[in-house]
Amino acid sequence: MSRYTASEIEPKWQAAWDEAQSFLARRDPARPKYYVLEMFPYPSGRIHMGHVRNYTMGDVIARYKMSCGFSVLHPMGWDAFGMPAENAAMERGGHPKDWTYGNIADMRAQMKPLGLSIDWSREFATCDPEYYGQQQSMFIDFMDKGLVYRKAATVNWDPVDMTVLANEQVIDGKGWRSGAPVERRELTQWFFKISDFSEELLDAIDGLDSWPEKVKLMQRNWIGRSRGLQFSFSLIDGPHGHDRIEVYTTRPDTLMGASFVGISPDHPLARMLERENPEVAAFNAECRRMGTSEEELEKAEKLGLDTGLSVRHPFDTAWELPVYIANFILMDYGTGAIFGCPGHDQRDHDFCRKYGLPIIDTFLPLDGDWDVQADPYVPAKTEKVRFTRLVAGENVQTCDEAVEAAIGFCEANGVGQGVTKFRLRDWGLSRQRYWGCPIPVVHCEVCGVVPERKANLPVRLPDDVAFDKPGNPLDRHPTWRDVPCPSCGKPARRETDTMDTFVDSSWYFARFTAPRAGTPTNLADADYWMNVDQYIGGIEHAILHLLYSRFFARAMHICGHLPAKSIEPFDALFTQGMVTHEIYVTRDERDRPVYHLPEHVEWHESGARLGATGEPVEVIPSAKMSKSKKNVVDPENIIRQYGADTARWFVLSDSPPERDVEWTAAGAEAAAKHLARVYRLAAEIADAPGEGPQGADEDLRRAMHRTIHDVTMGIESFGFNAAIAKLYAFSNTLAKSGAGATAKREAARALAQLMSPMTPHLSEELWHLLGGEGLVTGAPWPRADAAYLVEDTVTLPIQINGKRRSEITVARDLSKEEVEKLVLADNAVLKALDGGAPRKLIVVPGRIVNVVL
RNA sequence: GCCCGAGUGGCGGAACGGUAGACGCAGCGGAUUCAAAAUCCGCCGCCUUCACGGGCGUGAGAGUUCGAAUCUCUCCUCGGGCACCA
Repeated sequence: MSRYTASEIEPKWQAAWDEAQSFLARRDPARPKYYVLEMFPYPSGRIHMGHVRNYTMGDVIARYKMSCGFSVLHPMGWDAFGMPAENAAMERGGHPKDWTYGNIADMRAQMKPLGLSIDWSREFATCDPEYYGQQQSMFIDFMDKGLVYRKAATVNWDPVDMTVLANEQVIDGKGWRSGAPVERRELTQWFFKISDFSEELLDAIDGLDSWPEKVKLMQRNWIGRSRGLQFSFSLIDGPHGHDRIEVYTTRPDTLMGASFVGISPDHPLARMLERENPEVAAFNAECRRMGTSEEELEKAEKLGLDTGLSVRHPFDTAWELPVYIANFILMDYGTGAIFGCPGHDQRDHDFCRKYGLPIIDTFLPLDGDWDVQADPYVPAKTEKVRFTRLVAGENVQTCDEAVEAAIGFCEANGVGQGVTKFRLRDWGLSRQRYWGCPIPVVHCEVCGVVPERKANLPVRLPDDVAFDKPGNPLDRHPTWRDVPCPSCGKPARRETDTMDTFVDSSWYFARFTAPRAGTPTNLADADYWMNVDQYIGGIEHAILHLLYSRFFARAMHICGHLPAKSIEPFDALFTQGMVTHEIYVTRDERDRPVYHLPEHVEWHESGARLGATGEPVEVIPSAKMSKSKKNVVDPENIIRQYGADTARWFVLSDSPPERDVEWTAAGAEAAAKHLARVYRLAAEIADAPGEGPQGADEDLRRAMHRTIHDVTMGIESFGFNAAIAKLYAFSNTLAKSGAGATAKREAARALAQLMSPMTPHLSEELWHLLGGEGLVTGAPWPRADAAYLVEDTVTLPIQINGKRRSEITVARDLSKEEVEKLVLADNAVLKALDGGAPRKLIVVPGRIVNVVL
């Protein structure tokens, strides 16, 4: 009997699939379609286990749906623009384009041996001019529809390198290369008007039935609809015509506890003051040394500067509040001004303690004492509280009610207005970088901002650029930059900003439906293939990528590039966990960590040691595989060692797909052993002659149909690990079965087929061995016969006071009364009752019995 | 700091509010072998008991329920996101 040799079997069947064009997506109106998509990779150069996991999951779905008779679209492409290519060019020389396309070729070569059911004829990279040219065309369409505009926005500015930095490139407030303290700077930038869609994007979340609740919740919170009060404080002796400070608050119920008014260092009033007051100028400059991220802002020590100005409280003109400039208020949020209520907010409490401002309560717990001087009292909004200082309304009991009452009161008295606001801000898409999609507009002194003519698209990135200096080489490229105005023909300047790479990934799924079309999409193809039936990717994209894509689908529909049904482009979403690995570290002479690849570590009884030197190795618990920690396993090596099916089987088997999976050598070894065992088992069955004993046939059939049912449900519900556990159990049953040869052969064939989405190569081999017709790929999925799924008897556990104490086996459809009789006659129950009667007897038919004493 | 998750044996994990620990790994015992590898069979949460059995157990604490790993609240730890990483 031959052995299972992945290195021979896998290429053989991959060639067979190619030959049969098994994965070519065909628009077939006669069949239902299924579009399965995994988030496309960034071409870093190496695939990692996270990719293997992601694409294997998609592949299981794609192959399963194929077998269910769907016309399946399962494409692959490359999210190819972005910073790393420019960084590589700066560090190692060369061109971002060469680096990127080289990486794509490498990664494609690493991916092919996995045997994924991908239609490679649709492959593209977002840095292909054919792709980004269509993106530019859509940008112009968006301009026509008023979905794009320009405004000033804040960026991280490296004053030494004279370049804009990404948040990632700001480390401890300093530029990652220059080490210079970063400054905030205002630039005029392009924006998508995603905020026009705030309400719609929020409300439409309710219809996303097959999205994880957690993702929907995160998106809802991100869009952040709030009801609040818009009003203004009047300035006392406001300088230079500044007579009021506009504020929006979601907590007007706490207005009677106001202690100060805070404004952003970039607030017009603050900017005016800094021109006259060196102290203000110094403070504002200090504030601007912080990065732009909300995280940094919120974590930084809260600082304020008393401007010396005061405002009047809107309800009591005698009540004056000081005006502070505060470093934690960003001009981009709301009005760039807040009022502080230290009695009911931790941040304001800290601030007032620090600057000696009064702390006033406006409500307290219903019962008991609370000293707001020591700690702010922050109840849940629906919690009933005892009001001490009410803006309005005697009958309010909760903060929610008080907010509405306060808004009503303010509107009635002309102090302010109730408004609904959204947290979602417009999407700034300008990037001051080379390796991105050029924004297709020209700046003309006469005509202003003019879109490029569509006939001139794509606006190609120039190839002759150098990365010896920091900054955007497009700015320094006169022959590319200087062009005639598309409108008047006079000398003008091309926009040198490129687009955020999130733009590229916001519509690639639509492009896959017609990847070579001369327009962004082809409506007939989009109409057939859209929507994505199942989208699979990392939870880290739960907000931005998915929200931007939802916006883009709407914008594309407005411009006629997608049908109305596709404004929600992803019908179902699954967010998978990461692949992790232990980290191995030794220390150098200065006690700095030195990381080691798992393949360089050996295990001895004394623990882990370096294979080369025998030096003991410290083992740090599993974390996301990353190059810097060297806790990576190269899929290429794993495939070479065990084969693709083993890698696929393992990444699916041990952990639920939404959770992180830890890669262990032992786990991979176990997967390989099991597949070899299944092969031996099937080969033995294939060789067995004639009919054997038939007494056990029915038991095996029963197990087979149960397994068909369980595995099918498992795949449908992304319970791959549970499905695989059932497959283990079934192969054990099959190995021990005393059934006849025909029944065993039937069972083995079902096993091969049920495994085929996970281990397609092995399954093809077994299918062939067991006399299956043609390829198992695409062969009709087995159906569970319901007659085999029902059991005649059930075993009911008997609980006494909620603890399992006994059990009875009864006919499945025995009446409740009969069950009760049998339970009361049970020895353990009789003993527990000790002659008395139970207080309560709960019978859950078919499940459990509970006797309450 | 804010938003969202996760936490179950030595390990990965299973479990429509209904027998906690399926399945796998590791470990232990046995078969086979001159021996080993490979393979096959059996045991395997913790404490207690010769045994039958009993007690305890799903990050901690409370609550709802006849019954909670599962629902609610508070807390702890870890992970994801926070708008220029992709």
